[in-house]
Amino acid sequence: MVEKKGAGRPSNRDVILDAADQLVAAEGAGHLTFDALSQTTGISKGGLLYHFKSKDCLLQAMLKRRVERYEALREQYHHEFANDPKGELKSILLAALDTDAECSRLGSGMLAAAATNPELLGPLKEHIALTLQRLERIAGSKVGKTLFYAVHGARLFEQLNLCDACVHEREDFAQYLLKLVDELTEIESIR
Amino acid sequence: MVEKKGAGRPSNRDVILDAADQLVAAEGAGHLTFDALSQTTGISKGGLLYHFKSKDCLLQAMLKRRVERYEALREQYHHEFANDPKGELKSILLAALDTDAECSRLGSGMLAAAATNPELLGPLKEHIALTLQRLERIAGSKVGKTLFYAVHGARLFEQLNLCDACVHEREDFAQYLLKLVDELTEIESIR
DNA sequence: CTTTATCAACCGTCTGGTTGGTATAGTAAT
DNA sequence: ATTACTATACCAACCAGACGGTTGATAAAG
Repeated sequence: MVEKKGAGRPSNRDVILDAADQLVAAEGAGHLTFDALSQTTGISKGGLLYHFKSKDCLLQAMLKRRVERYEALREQYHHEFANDPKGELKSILLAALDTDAECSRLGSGMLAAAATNPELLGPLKEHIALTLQRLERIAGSKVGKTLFYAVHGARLFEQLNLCDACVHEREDFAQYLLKLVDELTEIESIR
Repeated sequence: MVEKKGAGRPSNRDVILDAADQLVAAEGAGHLTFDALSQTTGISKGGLLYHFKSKDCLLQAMLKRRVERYEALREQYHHEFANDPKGELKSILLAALDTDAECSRLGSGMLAAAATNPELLGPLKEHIALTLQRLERIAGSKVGKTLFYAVHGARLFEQLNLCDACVHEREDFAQYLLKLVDELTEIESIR
């Protein structure tokens, strides 16, 4: 009864989730199995199932962790852009574009869930719906959405390994997006 | 030795491919199996394996068909925009955005391949690399890419069922993109 | 009598999940 | 301090079903 939900020590739980993300990124969502996970982590299948009592639970945990990390990043950026009138939009875009040390494994859970049990994407879908609503409020109805999709399109292409070289262009892309935000919202407000 | 590669009659091959696309869209890439396909098509597993001698072959065929359809659409749009200086860019975007009667199942093969054998994405990756090169040539280096990613981001989100309501907004989105193309390339050329 | 298209039956492997057990560490009463 | 109990964190062995793929047969068409 020590931990209930709070961020505990570097438990094996996180080790497993990391390995799961890596596995999906390296071999595709279809190869995320307890057996494979057992091999790469060194933890037996029984051990894995102690932490996540079913595969759905594992996928949910992957998904949840990513959304939480995204939200943390977004808020961080939001503070950095505190005095920018378009700061909210910018923080949404940059957080989505951002990576966590490695290059863009932000969607492993998403792809794995989509492959094995699309219903698990429900919460993520809600989160996205809220983001889209927010985008409509804070930017021209189309500008925000379009840039949002652009960022996620780039991220997904990179994760699916459909393009390379995105990595070192990432910073450039981010700068370009920030410029675009200013220019486009300007145009839209004139009309 | 009748057919080698040409488009034959409405063979069961296409029926199977349609069913495969549908299955992935409905249940996720992980549920694309010969057994499931056998049930939905009414063709026995042996029958399926006659047309596609392995699962990799099936995935390759799905992928290939989609790329071909995309290319056909793109060329069609290209003719429509013959007198538009930005016609090439516009045709690339609209073709990617377009649907084939149903709503955006353009990426079933892609997702299924990514899930089960990412190496199969090689040809698609090349195709995308070429498109990105072309985009750099015909538009401002960043404008084209950004809008390309935006279109594919929207498409993928819709396919993964991460947003709805995209469908009836599709035409709006297309119109907006065309406007954006003109505006953005204008801005970029001024600078 | 060969080619095309199809099927039912089968096989070995993989997969998610269950079961029953072990080792460790903390708690608390004796 | 010893004993007894409990919770955590694992593991090996097993299971039933699903999976990709093989085989041998069949039936129609040219």
